[in-house]
Amino acid sequence: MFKIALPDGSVREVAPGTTPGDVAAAIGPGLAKAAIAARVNGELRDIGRPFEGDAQLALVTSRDEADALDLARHDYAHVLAEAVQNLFPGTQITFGPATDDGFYYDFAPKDRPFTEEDLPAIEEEMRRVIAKDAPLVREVWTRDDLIAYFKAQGETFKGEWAAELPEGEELTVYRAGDWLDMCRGPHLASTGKLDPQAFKLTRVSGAYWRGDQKNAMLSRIYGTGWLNKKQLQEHLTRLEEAAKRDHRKIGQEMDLFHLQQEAHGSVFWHPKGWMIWRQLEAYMRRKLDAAGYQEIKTPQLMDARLWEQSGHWGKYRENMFVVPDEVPNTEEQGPVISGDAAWMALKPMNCPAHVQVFRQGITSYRDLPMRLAEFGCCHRNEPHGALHGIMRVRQFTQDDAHIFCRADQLVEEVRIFCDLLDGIYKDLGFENYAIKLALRPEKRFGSDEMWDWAEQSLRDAVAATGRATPEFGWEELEGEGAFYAPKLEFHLTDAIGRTWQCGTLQTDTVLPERLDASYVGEDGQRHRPIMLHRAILGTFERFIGILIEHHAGRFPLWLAPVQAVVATIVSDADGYAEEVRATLAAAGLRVETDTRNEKINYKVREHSLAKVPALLVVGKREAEEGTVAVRRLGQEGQQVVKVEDLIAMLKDEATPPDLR
RNA sequence: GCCGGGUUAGCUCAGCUGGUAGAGCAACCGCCUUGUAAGCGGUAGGUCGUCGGUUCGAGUCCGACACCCGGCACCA
Repeated sequence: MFKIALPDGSVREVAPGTTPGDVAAAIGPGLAKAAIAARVNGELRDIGRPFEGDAQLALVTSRDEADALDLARHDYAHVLAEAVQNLFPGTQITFGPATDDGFYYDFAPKDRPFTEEDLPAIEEEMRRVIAKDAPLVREVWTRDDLIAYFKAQGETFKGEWAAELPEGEELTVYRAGDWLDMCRGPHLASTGKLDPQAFKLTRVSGAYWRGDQKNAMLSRIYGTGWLNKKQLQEHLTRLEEAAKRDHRKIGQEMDLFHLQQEAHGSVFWHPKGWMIWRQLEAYMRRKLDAAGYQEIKTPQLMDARLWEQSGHWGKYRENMFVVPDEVPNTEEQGPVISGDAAWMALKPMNCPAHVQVFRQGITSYRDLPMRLAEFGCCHRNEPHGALHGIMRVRQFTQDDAHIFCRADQLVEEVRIFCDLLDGIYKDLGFENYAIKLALRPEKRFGSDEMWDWAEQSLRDAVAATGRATPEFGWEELEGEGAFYAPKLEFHLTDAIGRTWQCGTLQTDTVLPERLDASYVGEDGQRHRPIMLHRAILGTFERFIGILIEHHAGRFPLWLAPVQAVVATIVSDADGYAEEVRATLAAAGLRVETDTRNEKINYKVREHSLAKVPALLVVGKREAEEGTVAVRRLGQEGQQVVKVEDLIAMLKDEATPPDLR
């Protein structure tokens, strides 16, 4: 007999062969019906998998939402795979996990990849599979049997995978009627436990076998899956809301910027978008000045020899724009470049240039830490498929800085940086962010000892700020560091819960060495400084994109490109509208007038859609009384106030947070 | 870069199986002088992404290329 301990503290004795489902049934019919899986000694398991000894048992019901969703999504993935093989015989199955909002399955198609047009038919077939309500039965197979089975089925991908699993490992398959897949499980008791109305196939895409570019391209089908129809619909609504925030859509609607074919991957900023940039840059400049940074500006184009020395030529050249350092002959067919041309490159990073500034003259230990900042414009030749609106571009401007310091100053510099970043994120409306440590990548410079030291120093420095905690999402990411240094990553959370990596801080001893940066120490000897690469926004392009999506275009007043529009009701008020505009402009507000021959309804609608924070309506009455009728974006009513009171009302909000 | 889908007026989109383009909004002109989310009428606007091919004839079919979108890989 096994002793099964329940969460209420009671213990039941059961015979070998008993399952969690049997225990649920013994407790009561209600629980038996509700239980969909079990946690046995903490491990999520099938409801029908017999106990193997004494155990702690907690039955899982749909009220345990995280577990229930995970199980359902994993089941949907299996149902998807079965449906696809029913409809498209010869399609090979590979791998299909649950995701944050659903599931996907990667297939090796027989003759053509799937397209979105295939999805409705596959959804229908999935509903048929669910309706069959086949029990999902767990079976333990030997590795050799599995390999033989997949070989017989023509499933070469699954076969390859099984063959690579350690010999002797206990492998499980899940069988649903005639169909089976190698899978760790666990699963729901049968396909019929899924709600046929709670999933939707959303898109198709390519995906490399095992995530490696060198491998075959598989055809992936994505779906979203939930416990019931209501949840599905809520999710679809959330997706629609997120789509409305898309910075590309809002950027066009608000006339902030555009992109075009002839400069793909580079942004054309319009007056309104550039105003946001200017406000953000001015704010950052004040923060950096106050934090002891010195701003510099360094060249865009530098000789290849410098990039060779820095190591970028070797490790980063595929991402660099390279130009010949000569005036090419221009023939009809185009420029001709001589064979022995020297090469220059547009900078993909600012660090080598900053080292050049550091190297000028002799630097004393008394000058450290030296914090050199630049709103540095960089170019990177990104893979074309990676470009995305203004979030991922080929020309961008970083809020970059390099701190040259001694090893004993490192912890303090990290602390100062974390505090600076913390304040800036909060000023910009981001209350929550996570910190991660990206560890050494395979492609790197420097000795293992150097990496050991650099990684540990960042670990210790963050711990010293008290932020290496679960509240800050602290974790270490293997292999994700830069080629010259490990990096701290700061991921902020936006208004709809998405996270974005923006800030970074890297501890680098490689570049000072390669570019021969040194300072004179107290001992009169030359020493290598440590170089901290750091950014807070990351890039202006991407950060403004994030701001647009975070605020859904409704910028806080201090960032809004147009802070108020004075809209007239009758043309008799045109002169007064201009007076109001001039008064507000003199008070430092960004205001436009709208004296077009249109009804006030029309103007209200148009400026509301344009997300103007304050609409100031003036008619005959206001002109006579020296007032405006203020309508704030997102609010229904309006408030009639004197112009000077309006200035007082808006002044604080219109002031950047660091100047309030 | 890879897989799939796109590219038609300033914007959003229609155009079936080939017979040389259409709507709404915006723009412009006029009427209306207007009170808080679209007042009414009229006018103009496109070598249908680029190049090539098939055809008597291509927005429509085929090919190449460019860019965009969704993913993959890469990444700030």
